[in-house]
Amino acid sequence: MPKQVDHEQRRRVLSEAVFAVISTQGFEAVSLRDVAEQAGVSMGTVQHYFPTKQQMLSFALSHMRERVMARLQAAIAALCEPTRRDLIRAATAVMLPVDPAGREEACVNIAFFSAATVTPAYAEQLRDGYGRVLTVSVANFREAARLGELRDGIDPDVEAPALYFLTQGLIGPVLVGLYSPDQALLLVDAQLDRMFRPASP
Amino acid sequence: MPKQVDHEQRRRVLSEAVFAVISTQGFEAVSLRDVAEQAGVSMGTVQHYFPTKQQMLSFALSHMRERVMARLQAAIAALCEPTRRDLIRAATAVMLPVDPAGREEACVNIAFFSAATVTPAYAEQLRDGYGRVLTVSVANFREAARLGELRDGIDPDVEAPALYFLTQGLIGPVLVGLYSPDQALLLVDAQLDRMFRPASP
DNA sequence: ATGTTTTTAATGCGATTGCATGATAACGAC
DNA sequence: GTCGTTATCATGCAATCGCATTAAAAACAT
Repeated sequence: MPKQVDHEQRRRVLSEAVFAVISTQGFEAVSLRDVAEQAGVSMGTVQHYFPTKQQMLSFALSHMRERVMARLQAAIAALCEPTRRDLIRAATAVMLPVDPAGREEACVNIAFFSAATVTPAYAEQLRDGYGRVLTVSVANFREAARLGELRDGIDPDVEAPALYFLTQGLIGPVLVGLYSPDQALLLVDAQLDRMFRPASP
Repeated sequence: MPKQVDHEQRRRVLSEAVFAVISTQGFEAVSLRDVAEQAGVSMGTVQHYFPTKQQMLSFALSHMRERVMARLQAAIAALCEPTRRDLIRAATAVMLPVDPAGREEACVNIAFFSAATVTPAYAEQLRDGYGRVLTVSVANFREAARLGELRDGIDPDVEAPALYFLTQGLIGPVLVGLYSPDQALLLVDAQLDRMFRPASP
């Protein structure tokens, strides 16, 4: 057997190059040559792992979801004895562009959201990914309600989507500098204060 | 004197063609040829009114803001004896992709938001435009508070941005079909119910 | 009607694109 | 070592891009 290479791993590395190009030069500037240069390989190598540009971008989008999920799990793992509120706040902070990694992911995500309006394949991937996150978020809120951590009159099935979409809506303004990351987190915390009972002493 | 044409009017018409191309073929597919064909003119005509593609897109972005504002004013004018809540809800509904016009505007806006992450000129235009809308929204909420239409404990300076960014966050999911326009409006109404006192009989 | 200027159209050009092809280098089974 | 397979690379090609150039058409002052 010939030289053996982990194809999936290679594709992930190339996807990272795609992210770098998108976040620094824009989605429309993504070319096989740029990606190859960014990854430090030849264009032929990119073609070897991705038969078409479309497949490359589609893989990159799915890899992006995995990357965000990994960062989320890492953030959660860093918490010690987290409350439901801590978990929800951590998940929110991960989605906001508060650090370079988050900013890169936000740039890439918004680019694919834009492309999804005319590319059904992207739309399906995004629906699936964000639908999953939303489901988890609702489950988290319901668990918080079951544990009695929510204030009276707070409906998990309403507030979970509300907080989630509020977070999504903050991403764009933070990216273009209309809102600072701190302002965004302040707004999120204000919402959490409204939904959760004060911590018992 | 020679043939006289309203340049601004002409640029607006071409901008509409730009919108059509963006919303049907995507931002990256925008070329001078496509825009010309969509507008039913030759490529030379497009070049005559827009020396460069960059200027064309920049003008289109500023025209988009005017178009949204016009649609907002029309929606408000259609209301008879509107309350503050009616005004705020109308403004929200205009920004959501609930009809073809709204959807086209949302597609174009998200495309420019994506492009703005690597094109400071776009970012500045968007900051300016969305900052203005946000200011008006806050003013509306403050007026509602002054009139005693808000529930106790509702802070206009917190809830106005919250509702605004919630709306922004709903646009993407509605565009890709994760949320239906009706669901989005339901979520908005739930928030308004939370903020505003019930209508007095 | 004529001349002048704006508007519209048509075409060309260098650069870049995605993709196909063929050559080279590297690695594992024998 | 030899061979066969694979990974990597370099190059070529048709198509398309933004932009420049040039010519025809149209509309008003005279």
